[in-house]
Amino acid sequence: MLPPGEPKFRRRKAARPGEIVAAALAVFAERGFAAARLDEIAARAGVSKGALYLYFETKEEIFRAVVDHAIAPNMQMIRAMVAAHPGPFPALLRAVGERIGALIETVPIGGVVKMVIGEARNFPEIARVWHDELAAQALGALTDAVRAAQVRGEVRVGDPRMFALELIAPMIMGVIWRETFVPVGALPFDLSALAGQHVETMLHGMMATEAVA
Amino acid sequence: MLPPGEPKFRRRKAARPGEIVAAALAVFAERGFAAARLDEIAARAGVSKGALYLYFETKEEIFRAVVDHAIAPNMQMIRAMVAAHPGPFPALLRAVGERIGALIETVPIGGVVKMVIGEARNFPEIARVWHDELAAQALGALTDAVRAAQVRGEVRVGDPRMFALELIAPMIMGVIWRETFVPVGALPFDLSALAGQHVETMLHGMMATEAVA
DNA sequence: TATTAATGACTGACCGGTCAGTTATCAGGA
DNA sequence: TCCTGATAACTGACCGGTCAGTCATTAATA
Repeated sequence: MLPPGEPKFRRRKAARPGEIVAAALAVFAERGFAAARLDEIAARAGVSKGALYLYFETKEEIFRAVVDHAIAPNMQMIRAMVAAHPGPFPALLRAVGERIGALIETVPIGGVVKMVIGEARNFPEIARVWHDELAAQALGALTDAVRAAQVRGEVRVGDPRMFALELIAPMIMGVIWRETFVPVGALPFDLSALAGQHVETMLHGMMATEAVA
Repeated sequence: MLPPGEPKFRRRKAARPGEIVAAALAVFAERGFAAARLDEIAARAGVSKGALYLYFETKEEIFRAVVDHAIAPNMQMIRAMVAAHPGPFPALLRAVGERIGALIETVPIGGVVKMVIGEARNFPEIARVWHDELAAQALGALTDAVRAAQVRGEVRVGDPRMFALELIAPMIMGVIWRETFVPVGALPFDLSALAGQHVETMLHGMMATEAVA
């Protein structure tokens, strides 16, 4: 009864956590926290359900790991972009817009956004981490950039934090639209084009002079 | 053994469905579909769990009723606003902005938005209804208004559907921010002020001339 | 051979949905 | 006005399926 071919599993302690988190991201993003089945996560990660508990204590801890995992690289990217452009505001905005447009077309950020929005009440600690370490920082960085541009006289008067929200909101809404309505037949948006058009619209709308080009 | 005081329940067939839907809205908004308990909905509606099944077949049907209930008045409002302003674009935009700003400050629309986003994959029919009867229509109405203004030469060139998304996205994001992050300590936005500032920003950004005032 | 990664059948709690029984309400008769 | 059935709105204990989490056992590897 011993098939001499492939062994029925391999011992790969180092690789498992990453594979489990990746599988969990996909399942949580598709189903939400409560409707996600540990059996499905395990199956997609190529392990049994029991193996999950060698690396994580509870379902909630897996969820937390997924959220944490999704934060780090994004925060790094945002910091790098803002730091790379102390110069004139239009240049910063166009660079950020282009980068984000390309990013959201490829990275599965949408699933995580949905997850955090949908489960925020049930897991306030997760909402807090996501806010403190990503949302508030990204919004803060953009707010600072806007405020600096206002001081330089480039950007007209107005609440800089609201300007920051106005800048990023359509991109996030575009992602939410894609995740929520496109699967049921909605006309999709070209998110890169949306990012480009919105940056130009906002530049015309925010700049003190018409020296936008 | 018969206490002569208050009866332990009353027969109020006409009022029950509305009360159940209102209670369900609150619980679904707080917990999401899966984590919402029928016992809690029943308790908040002031009935027993069994009574729910006198008026609804399943939990999902209650969910559907909540979503349907939230759609009708909003759609009516949007239609009325766009119909009331065939005239110059800035006037329409300011009217819509003011109305929406006031509305989202008061109406519990946020919970429903979170619900739909969070449960779209698990209940595609609900996402479809929400899209077909609200999101697509609202976006379409705004798109038509933008396109008409472009034809009149008021609004610069650009994808009108993207302009429409750019217009409404910050308001929706403001609501999501309030529902998701403010409960864990985030700095809130003044949504009316946000609506006002965004309308002015977008007018400056979209209009062909600087004849905004 | 010793060690431990990995399995998967199992358990127990939880919750959507049911239904036999209870009680408010009211029409009609005295 | 007070009783008295008839009706159906309402209750809440219960059932059965589902699924997160456990653990005795098996198998890969050093």
